[in-house]
Amino acid sequence: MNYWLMKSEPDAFSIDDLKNLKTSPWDGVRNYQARNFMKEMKMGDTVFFYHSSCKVPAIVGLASVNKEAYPDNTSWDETSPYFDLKSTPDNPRWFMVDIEFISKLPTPLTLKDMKNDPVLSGFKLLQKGSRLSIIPLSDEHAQYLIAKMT
DNA sequence: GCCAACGTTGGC
DNA sequence: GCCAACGTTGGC
Repeated sequence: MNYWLMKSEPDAFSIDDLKNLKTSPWDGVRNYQARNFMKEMKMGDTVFFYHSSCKVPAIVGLASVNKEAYPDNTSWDETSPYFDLKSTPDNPRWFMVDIEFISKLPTPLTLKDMKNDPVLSGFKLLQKGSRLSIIPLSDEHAQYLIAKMT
């Protein structure tokens, strides 16, 4: 079982949106590193849902992977903002997973707090200039964060 | 809104 | 295959 952090801008898709939908495809990833991480995801992996580009960047909830990587059909939809000419149903370039809502944190774990926590040193999210939208967590970091949530 | 960091593109 | 130019991300 692996642990992942996935970033979303709350204006586009928030933890409340996921809560309402119960489960949702994670489409629109157009970065090779992030795509490759999604291909590594397994059923039941835990996802830390992170709000980025907002007032208080923070981990705001938990989700789990409930469908493993499959082609992202928005990539060949000409009307989609995620359209990519080089991706086709026969030769898909981009993939997505489905995730399922687990919980919304009563108190988000803010980026600021995490940056000040020595236990989390080495966590890629906290490195300066880290822009990757999907980031793996070590077991140690993941379990530490989960413990902090309760 | 600024800008540093990073990824991608394309000319050579 | 190098690298400059450009676009995007995301914290501040």
